[in-house]
Amino acid sequence: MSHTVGIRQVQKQKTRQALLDAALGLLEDQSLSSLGLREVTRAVGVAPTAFYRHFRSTADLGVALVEEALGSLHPMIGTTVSGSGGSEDRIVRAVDLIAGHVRAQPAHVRFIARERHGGVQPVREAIREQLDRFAEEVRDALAEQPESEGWTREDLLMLAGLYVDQMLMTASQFLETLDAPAERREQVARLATRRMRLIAIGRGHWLD
Amino acid sequence: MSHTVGIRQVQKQKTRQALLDAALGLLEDQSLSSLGLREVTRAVGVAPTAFYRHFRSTADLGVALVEEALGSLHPMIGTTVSGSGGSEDRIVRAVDLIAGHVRAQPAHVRFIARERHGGVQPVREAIREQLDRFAEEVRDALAEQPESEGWTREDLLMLAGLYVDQMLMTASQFLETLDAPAERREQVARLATRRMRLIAIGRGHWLD
DNA sequence: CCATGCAGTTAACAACTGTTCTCTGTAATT
DNA sequence: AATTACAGAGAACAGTTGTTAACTGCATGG
Repeated sequence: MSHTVGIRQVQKQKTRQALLDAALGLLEDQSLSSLGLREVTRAVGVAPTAFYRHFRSTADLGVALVEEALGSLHPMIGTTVSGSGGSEDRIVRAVDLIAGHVRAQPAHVRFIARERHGGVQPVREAIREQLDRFAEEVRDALAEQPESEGWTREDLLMLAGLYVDQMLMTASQFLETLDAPAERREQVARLATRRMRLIAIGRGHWLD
Repeated sequence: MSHTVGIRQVQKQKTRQALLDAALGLLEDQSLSSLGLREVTRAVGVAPTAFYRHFRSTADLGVALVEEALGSLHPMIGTTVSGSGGSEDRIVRAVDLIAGHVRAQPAHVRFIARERHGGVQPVREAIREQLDRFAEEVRDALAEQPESEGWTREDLLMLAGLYVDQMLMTASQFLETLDAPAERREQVARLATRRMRLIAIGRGHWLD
């Protein structure tokens, strides 16, 4: 059934990935709307016209980057929210997870934070779609917790959205501490933890 | 003491403001890092070189835009947070205030949301400075409320930061409903109100 | 009233952009 | 073995960019 992955297709995917990687690198100190396709091909060492074999435009490439940055993150959501331990444990674990991901994929995180409200509409929409999916997944995970008894589905989605936004905020703050002393990073972690804790407390008394 | 505002200086300020206005308009569907100075001068109807009489670069213009967009907003902070009425009243009033401001100054709001994590470092820093000032002002206003008794100054700043981020989120969401049916806008308002309410509840039980 | 300062203009520069068309080599198909 | 498909190269295009220099006209201060 599966197509034989010929040498040809492999090489094409390799070039495509090189374009994505180069673009991600160039986007560390500029926005997508100022990224030129020649700039990208030059960084890869390939003719400008080769770009068109893979993407219609840089906006198109941006949408592909959204998929790469967020697509593989969905499995982590459920396991984090539904993890064992009390509320406090889960919060600490979530913050650690975010810190780890920012360390592992800083360019991805920067790209998402930057382009979420950026100047390229299709990319903004792709990000919004993914984040909406995240929120729904968080809601479903929350719904299975005993603390969610009596909650409406709508209120749970509200809470989930709050968590998702909070996670992105935290990730963005970690990003700014990447080449700062470790104590600064610890400070961000503590602050994020307390924010999450306050939200969790609000959740606990929502139905009062 | 005050310098006589000669015809000359008035005209200069007028051109400068025209450049700022034109840039703000152009930034509705692109990011600052892709804004060209010729683009701006063309929109104003002035020679490209005239730009240099007012700004060193488009990044410099961006910093000026931050001042214009956020500088005049500080007085509103205190009066909103310290306003009369109960917690619920203040929340509704805050959301209404945000909705009104987004309607009145959509381009300013879009610019701030976009460039907060944008590709131009000096502009990011200018926005962070202003938002940090906002957070401090909110903290000071919160500190004078009876609900804040027993809170550490640090925790109050944490809460203030949460509120500020929440306001920006809300503003950005209102922005997306600008040319949508009124019911969509009402929905965003309700959602934002409930988010704020949950945070307020968390605040109320923080010291438990 | 005259000399200076300076906002804005004009012209030119090298460098860059996205896009088109034509071509080449080679993997894949028949 | 012959043919086709197609990733990438090369060259050329009209148009754009930021920046420099020398200029012009006029409000300003002496």
